[in-house]
Amino acid sequence: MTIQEAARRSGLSAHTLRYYERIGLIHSVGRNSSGHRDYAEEDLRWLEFLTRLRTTGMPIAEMCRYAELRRRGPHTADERRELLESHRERVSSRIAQLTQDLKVLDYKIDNYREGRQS
Amino acid sequence: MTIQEAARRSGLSAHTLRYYERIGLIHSVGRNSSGHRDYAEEDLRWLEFLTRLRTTGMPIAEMCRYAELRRRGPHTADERRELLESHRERVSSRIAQLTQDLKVLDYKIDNYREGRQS
DNA sequence: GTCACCCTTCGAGTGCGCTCCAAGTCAAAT
DNA sequence: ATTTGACTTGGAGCGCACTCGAAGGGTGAC
Repeated sequence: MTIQEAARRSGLSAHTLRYYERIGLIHSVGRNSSGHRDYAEEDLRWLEFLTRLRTTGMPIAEMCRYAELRRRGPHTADERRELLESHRERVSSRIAQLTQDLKVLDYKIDNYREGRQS
Repeated sequence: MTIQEAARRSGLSAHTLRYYERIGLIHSVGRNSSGHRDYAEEDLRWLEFLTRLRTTGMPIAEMCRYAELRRRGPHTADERRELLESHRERVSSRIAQLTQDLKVLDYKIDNYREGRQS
């Protein structure tokens, strides 16, 4: 599929797709006879996972590290798992923190609702 | 209290405190006889709240808007409440999204633990 | 008094994650 | 044959939220 289709389906811009490829996040997207990118379904699944890492706050550099491990083959599986586990902890803490913050916001809003300046 | 003390207690850097004041997030911190900033307890409470807005992802521009409404006085309370309510929704959605993402991460990690490449 | 040190302002610089531009290629439509 | 439009690359630019540097001033210890 073309870069525009891949952009539409992944929710990323074509600019971003090229950028991701340039920095090594996506490896060797196929090209058609005229040198244009030709994305496969597997590329889209990988993009979807990358996007999930991004939206959960993983820095690009760390995503690159994960991508590189993946390219190196099955013997890097332990290292990849560890990377995901430590990210998992970050996400989990973030949820806990946001839940706390939400309570404070609710308290503030309640004060406003009851006409107390806060 | 000095800017260094305020920095230590707020967890922000002295640079950031000056920056926040410059862009109008903090209004008129007192000065001592030599022109140095002299933070009051109330400033710290305000900084704590600002920090909570920041860590929950409110853009600086919106925080400035809130700060300005606050300076304008009690008749802006409704508008401030609305601003907080809409932010509250953002935070709430973010928590829901992260909770979803956490499940996917757990699924991935489980796959790795059971030796499936994923 | 002079040294060290923290403060002041203003403006420039940084890092991240894109986002866009210029110059050129290619394929299909007219 | 030419126009249109999407694609290619490499590199420059941008927005955000800081972060730092330069130049100068005040205060306290020796």
